[in-house]
Amino acid sequence: MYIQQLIDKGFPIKSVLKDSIIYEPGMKPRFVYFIKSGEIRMVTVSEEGKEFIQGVFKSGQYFGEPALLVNRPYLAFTIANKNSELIALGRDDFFKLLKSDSDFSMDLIKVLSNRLFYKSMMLEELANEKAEHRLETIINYLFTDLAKGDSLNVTRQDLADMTGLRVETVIRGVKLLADKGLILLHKGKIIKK
Amino acid sequence: MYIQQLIDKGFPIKSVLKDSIIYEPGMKPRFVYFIKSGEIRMVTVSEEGKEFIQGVFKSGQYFGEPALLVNRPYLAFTIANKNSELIALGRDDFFKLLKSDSDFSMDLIKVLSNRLFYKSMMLEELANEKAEHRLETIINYLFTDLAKGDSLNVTRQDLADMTGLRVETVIRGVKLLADKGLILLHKGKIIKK
DNA sequence: TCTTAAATATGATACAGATCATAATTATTC
DNA sequence: GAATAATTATGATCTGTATCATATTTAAGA
Repeated sequence: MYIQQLIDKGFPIKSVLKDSIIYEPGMKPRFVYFIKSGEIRMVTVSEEGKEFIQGVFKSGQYFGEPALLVNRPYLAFTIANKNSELIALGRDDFFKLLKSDSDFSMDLIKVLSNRLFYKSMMLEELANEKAEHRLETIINYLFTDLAKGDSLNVTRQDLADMTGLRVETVIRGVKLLADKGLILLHKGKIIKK
Repeated sequence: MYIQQLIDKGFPIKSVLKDSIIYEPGMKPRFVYFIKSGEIRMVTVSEEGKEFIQGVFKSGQYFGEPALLVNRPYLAFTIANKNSELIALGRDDFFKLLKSDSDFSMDLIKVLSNRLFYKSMMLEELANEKAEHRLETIINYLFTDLAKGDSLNVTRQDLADMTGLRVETVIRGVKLLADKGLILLHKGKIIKK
């Protein structure tokens, strides 16, 4: 955890309210954001207003580095899913941290690798697989770290926004997966088998 | 360029023939591959045998690190597009390089960030945008670094495999873009305007 | 230059999933 | 616990692109 170090060094904690936008596509990147508490979603929005969830970041994680590192305008929105506390680290401080702390740069490399893994997996799904397969893949991915009997706390709409499908298609697809015994449903909640 | 350093240090150069497979999905990652010459494509293949191009790597570039770094089996094939020369750097040597050479680790961070950018862009396209829009985006992306009048040397099939479309759809879509004056066509070649 | 292969082109049909409309269930708030 | 909002559910229709079939053009090899 690098957040505590940053707090100790006196970086200010910024509170953001649920649903507020931290940055938008087209903006020039100036900060990397560390999450002290709360949850942030990163989404791109099509011209017709449809959201695609590029990632969700939780307490202890950070976001916004790639744009800063390659010095290109953001392509996504980042929006607070809940009231959250962030520490915004400016470009120079971020590069300083990267250079001075090789553990941090190793951590960043692994974080970026993990995100690449997720995106490669989803690209294959969106490019080649149909609704049911996509849903099975994303649900299994979300199941990692959950125990049997645990339920996912994501809505059908969330799954739609992660898979490029529409809610109705997700609802029907999830039902098919349940019929096939791959998942359990209880009051609409998706439960790990 | 880190390849020369590796050659100087005595790492062996491995020749691979066009169309040969360097690694496959499911294999445990053991090396990072530096390309001395040639070209490698990274593809995932659907159950029905349809390829999706995750990336193309050229001379001077390297591939295979994310799987090694997060220690998960590969999800893609890497296949030589041409006869190529590679240097395979084992896990320990790779981590040693990362730790000892902060320029290299900075380079890796930027490389990973660039790949994330590309994948985020394509995810948005595949999730939300239809054929023509996808084609416009990928073609413009491939146009970067090209001058006006230059032509893309990718086939319609390549574009299909990068966008999750089928050849016929790409052919029709490219024609539409040409009709709208966004690109030029000469003997089927796509030319930057 | 002729031959063969690869890539591009074009039309017809099929189908998965989007879209639209509306209802039923579950969760939240007062 | 009733009222309201959010989420899940279900049917009917529409549509973009896949699929299939076949032809034409361009490139590569002999």
